[in-house]
Amino acid sequence: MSTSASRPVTLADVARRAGTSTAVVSYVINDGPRPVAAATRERVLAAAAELGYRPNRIARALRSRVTGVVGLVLADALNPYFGALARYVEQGLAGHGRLMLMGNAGYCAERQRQLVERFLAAQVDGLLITSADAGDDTAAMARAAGVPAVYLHNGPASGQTPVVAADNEHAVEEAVAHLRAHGHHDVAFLAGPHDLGPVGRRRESWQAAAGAGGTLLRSGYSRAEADALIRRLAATDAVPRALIAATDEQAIGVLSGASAAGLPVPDGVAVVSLDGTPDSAHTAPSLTVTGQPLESMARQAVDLLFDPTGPVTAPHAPLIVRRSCGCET
Amino acid sequence: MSTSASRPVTLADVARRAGTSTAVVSYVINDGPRPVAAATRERVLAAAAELGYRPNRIARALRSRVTGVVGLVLADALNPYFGALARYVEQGLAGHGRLMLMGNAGYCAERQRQLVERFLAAQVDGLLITSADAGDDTAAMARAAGVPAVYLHNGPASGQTPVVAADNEHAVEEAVAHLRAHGHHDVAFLAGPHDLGPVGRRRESWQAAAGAGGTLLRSGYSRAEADALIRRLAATDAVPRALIAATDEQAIGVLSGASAAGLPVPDGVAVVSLDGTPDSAHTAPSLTVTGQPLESMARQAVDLLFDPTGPVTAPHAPLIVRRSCGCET
DNA sequence: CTGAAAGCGCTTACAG
DNA sequence: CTGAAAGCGCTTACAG
Repeated sequence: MSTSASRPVTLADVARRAGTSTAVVSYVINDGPRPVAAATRERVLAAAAELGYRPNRIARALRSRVTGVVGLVLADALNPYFGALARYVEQGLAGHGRLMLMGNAGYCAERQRQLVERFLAAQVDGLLITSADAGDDTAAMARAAGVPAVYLHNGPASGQTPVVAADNEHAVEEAVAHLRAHGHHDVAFLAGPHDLGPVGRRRESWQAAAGAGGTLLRSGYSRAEADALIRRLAATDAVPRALIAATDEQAIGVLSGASAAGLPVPDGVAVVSLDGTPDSAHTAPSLTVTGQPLESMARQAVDLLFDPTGPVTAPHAPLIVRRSCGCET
Repeated sequence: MSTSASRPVTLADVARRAGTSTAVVSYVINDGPRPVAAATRERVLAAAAELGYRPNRIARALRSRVTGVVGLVLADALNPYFGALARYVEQGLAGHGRLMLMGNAGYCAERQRQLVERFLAAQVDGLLITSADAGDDTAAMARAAGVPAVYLHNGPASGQTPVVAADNEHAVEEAVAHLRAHGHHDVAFLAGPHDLGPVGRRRESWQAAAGAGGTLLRSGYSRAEADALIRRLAATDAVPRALIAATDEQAIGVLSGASAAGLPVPDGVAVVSLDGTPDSAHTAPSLTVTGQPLESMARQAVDLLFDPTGPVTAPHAPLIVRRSCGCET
């Protein structure tokens, strides 16, 4: 039975009702750090329940300097890749009893700095940064404030902040080899507009694996832009026979562009995508992908935040064979 | 130039350096509530900049009882519909200078209660609840604590908490009429496993608009489950000629199931979906949808949180004609 | 095992 | 216009 909502119940109210001190109530609520006699504990617990006491985490945070909150700076939750990552991060944090503050930076470095600044002002215990292309080392602000930070999906390789990302190099090699096994000597690559971030590194791996024979294509990261590119190429019969898309969004744009142009997938153009978001399985035709191990990545990043001495190993992105490559399944 | 990271810079440090009191520094930093002489203001600003002062929002929150943080309880960010909603909510909150605490409840009422409990302990200034099917009135806990709450996308219609959702009734009528204009007298409906939440209300509207002629189908909300249903129906030639899917996820599953079964869309089966997530445009073939006005919904919910006297009007979900219905575009 | 009290970093009446 | 001081709700040495 809780009291009227006029004034929130405080620890002092509980102490008064239980006929003890606030120290003892705190020890009972937090199960430490000092022992409490069983009888006293019972009285405190009963009083807390009767009053409907809910600990004020803000007060606790001010005193103990631990908020129990971690900030996630995300590129854009509109993109299911990042949406999924956010979900797994939240799940990982919940496993450690932490709450997640989340903000979208778009693809804007200034907005990213501003978010980090606000999260630090909110006294987050840690910071996870999942940026897209943003160049500069935003995590440095966290380090300066003594707040642990980890980059997820992408980050400056040179810095002192760990970067958790999938083993994309190996994934690209597997994708090229798989399309070659389908008889395609020349394997094209659909990259982003620039060579920044993970997509740039994927492009480099493709260059090494595909050699001189492959065509490099570029489009924006949206489905619409990849769609438009394929339609444009189809008009002059210039769509390559085999293509690796750097991201699922682009791959899905390729599928819709090819469909609109009357070009069948995989017979007219075989497609493999490098993201492998959970639902890429249900495109038409279903996409062959190298599945980004988002859950492992999120878990590793979260663990690293709480134990910076832990190992940083790029999780494997396995080839998931479906229909867009030419396999019958 | 900031000091060494050993101890964070406090307002008292700034006051000491500027040769004034903490009260004055507070007035300068917050631009009120009392006036400060221009010369003093300059000294304070200079001192703050030199020391790299960052206000501790936890301390401010404890004293002023305003955290500047709003909690978003989401069903599941893995679903792009909710991911997009979360992005627009965050954007709306940022416009009001608020930070967003986000948690996923899955489709579990117990996890939803737990999240609300934790957000209230974190002293959020408001709560936005975007649940899926969860029956009970979780927002009641917020009301009891004197914290404003708004349901988004779905919520108990009977309660005292406002529910912001699109005008789904009208959207369904438009979808039925559009398929009829394509010559389909009988329009089937693919609902969820139960008649809970918005999908249930959409089903009722369909019932009213389609009359006795339409077939009611059911599947889980995942792409995979809708995909499997269509394959199963196709095996006995039982796929309806025209179908409205309650959600994009299910519609995409229908497309992939039909593709796998060799059933062409729209000629074998015409499809209209009722979600209209931003990227439903790039399926193959592109989906005709009634576009959920996610951005308006998010904005209205956020505005309602800060001004509970504001109007609650269901935003219109316009029919967006693409190819899956049979239109040539 | 328990209590009285200081202090986390702010905001804000209260005096001047 | 400015300063000295109380107090937000906790946690945690310090005594007993």
